Amino acid sequence: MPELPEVETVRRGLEPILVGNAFARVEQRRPDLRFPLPKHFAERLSGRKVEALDRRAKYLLARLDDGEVLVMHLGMTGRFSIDRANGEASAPGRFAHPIADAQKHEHIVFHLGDGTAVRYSDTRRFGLMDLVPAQKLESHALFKGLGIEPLSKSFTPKWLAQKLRGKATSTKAALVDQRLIAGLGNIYACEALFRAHVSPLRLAGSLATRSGKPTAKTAALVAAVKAVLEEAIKAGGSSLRDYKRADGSLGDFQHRFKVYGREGKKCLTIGCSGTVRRIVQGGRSTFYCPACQR
DNA sequence: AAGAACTCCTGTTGGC
DNA sequence: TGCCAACAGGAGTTCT
Repeated sequence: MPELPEVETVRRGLEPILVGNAFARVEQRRPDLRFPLPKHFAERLSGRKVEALDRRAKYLLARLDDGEVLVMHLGMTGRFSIDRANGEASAPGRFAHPIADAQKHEHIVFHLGDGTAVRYSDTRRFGLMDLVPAQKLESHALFKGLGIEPLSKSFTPKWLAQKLRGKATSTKAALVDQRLIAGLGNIYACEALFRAHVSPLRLAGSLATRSGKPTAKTAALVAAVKAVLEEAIKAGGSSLRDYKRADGSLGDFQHRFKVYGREGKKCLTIGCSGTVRRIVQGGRSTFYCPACQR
């Protein structure tokens, strides 16, 4: 579910709770998520203090005081909620979930020294957690092939054109390929393509000239990717298929989708009379306007 | 070797 | 109402 903006929002929500605090006790309610949890997971975490909470692509990285890194990925349905010592529950990063779901699919609970409980629930269990020594993080199977951070200075039209040169796949498939760009997912890829007026079906290689230089479309696409991610982070991410909470703790960006989920509706590009279409690429829905995205 | 299909898992939704 | 197929924000593994 969560793409880069949602993971970043969760990170910002958890950071003040976790950093500087220690795990007093960790409850592990099943042996695995998507993969088996590491050996002695709960024991290895207990007593460890969190020194920093970082994000790489869609991964959260809790740096521990023994040199290990608690690596966490939310998959499609992974969520954290915070139980304050006073009993008040809330979701960090404004991602809430129904209570019943939280109970049934709550797989791991981190009890902090100050009495706060950080609960991880994950209905479909596509998420993962692992413990990796900090110095081995880069070479870890999950990280060694990861692509560029799209919000970094290094993600430029020139960089993208070089990478896409000669690629026979679709531009949409290239955008969601984590080995190229790390953190973009289905929704924001659709939204970025729409903003840049680039067709998701366009041959990725056509975004570079024969000599590997960026085209105007490449530049527009890079700018659109950065803009949509930045705006979504500012809005606290997007909340889909979530129950509304009384405290209003949900992301807002879902209300600003221009194409995602708008099949059959009028294209929102000024001056365009097209209609948004849904097609399937790589087994996932792509929404776009055939009239103004070329 | 690149690219696409399949797979994991559970829940919701829409059509008949 | 029930049943069943399609779909859901991801990505590693297995095919061609």
